[in-house]
Amino acid sequence: MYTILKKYINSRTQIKDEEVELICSFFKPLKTKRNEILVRYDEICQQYYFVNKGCIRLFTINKEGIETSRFFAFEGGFGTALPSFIDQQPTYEYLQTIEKSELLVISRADFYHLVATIPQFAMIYREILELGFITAQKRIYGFQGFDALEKVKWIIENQPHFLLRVSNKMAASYLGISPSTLSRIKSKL
Amino acid sequence: MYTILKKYINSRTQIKDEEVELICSFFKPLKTKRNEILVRYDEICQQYYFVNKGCIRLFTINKEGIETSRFFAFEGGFGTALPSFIDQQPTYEYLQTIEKSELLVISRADFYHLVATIPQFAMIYREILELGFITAQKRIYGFQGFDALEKVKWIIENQPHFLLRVSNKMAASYLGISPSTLSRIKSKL
DNA sequence: AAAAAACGTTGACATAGGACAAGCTTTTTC
DNA sequence: GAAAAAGCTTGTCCTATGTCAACGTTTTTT
Repeated sequence: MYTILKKYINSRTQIKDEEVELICSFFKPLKTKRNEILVRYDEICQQYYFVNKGCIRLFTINKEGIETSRFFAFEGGFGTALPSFIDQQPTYEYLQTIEKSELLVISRADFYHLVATIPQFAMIYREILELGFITAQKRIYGFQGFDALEKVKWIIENQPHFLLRVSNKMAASYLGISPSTLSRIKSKL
Repeated sequence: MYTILKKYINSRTQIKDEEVELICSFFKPLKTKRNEILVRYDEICQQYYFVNKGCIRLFTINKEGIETSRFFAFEGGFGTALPSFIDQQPTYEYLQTIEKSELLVISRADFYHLVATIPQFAMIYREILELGFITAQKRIYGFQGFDALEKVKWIIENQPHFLLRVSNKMAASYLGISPSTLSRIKSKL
């Protein structure tokens, strides 16, 4: 159950086995179904999630009912509604597992406890933030001024498995184009 | 010269004056002209900048010669080509002061030295990353699926001074719309 | 202070891509 | 495993917004 998480930690920092065990002891397993909602629009996010198996998605729905997907985490990735998790404001978004999934969940209190007491964990968190920031930045550049075809090429380049893994509809909502347009582009390679 | 930076630090953490002085001692003043380039496209970013006065902008130019602005930092803000600063890859963007500015500059080595040795500084850096991440996320939601009018309203809501401070052209390149469109929208309130 | 360059605004026109709908396929439900 | 629901693809049509150009204004240069 914890092997992927342990591998994740050990691959990022030099750390004693006891500390890894201690860290893992705060993560509780959670099995979810396809399309299960973990955090709702007006809730405040109190958990951090590690994906052992499956996939989680962050998305919002605007007043016209249109979904926008912001983030996906697959096996071996961390994810949560981070702005809400940090600031303890309502998420204004949804966190869901889009497939039957196995997650490891840590509470916000425990998470920050680990950040405060285990320097290696603080470093891992810092790297998550740095990486998240870089990814978000790339996404802004990757989308600004790109037409639909360029966006699709960009995602194939930067996240090769993405289009194979998520539905046409969700992929389109991540790229900021309509499902029809994505479908048309894919049919032309 | 260092008063704004000191205020910035003290407003974010409990810290001894000697440590604040120590931190400041690593920041060197730098005066720049309007439109001065600090970091070029193929360079690797080795500095972090604090804006004492003026404004810095991060932008890139695509193959058609179109500028995209990614980030602005005004008085009292930190800024750099963070992805490059973190990963030591070429920036693939430009960092410039768009007005005559006074900056405080710290080298990457000194910056990470402070992160490693002064926990409060590490915390400030973590908050910068968290905030940067949140801002980037909001921007993604703020732009995905919004039409031009909604983008302009969004920026007025979220960064009220923005349109007053930067040129029409740069604002448009930040919002991902053409200068003509921005101009037309502004004329209709 | 004059000349040149850059910028902002506005009009006319063109077009990428969204909306909607129909038909087909896949997935889910009972 | 049949029925229902959801998703994918593709056609037609339409609109928001980009492009280009002209003109006036502001800024920069010398």
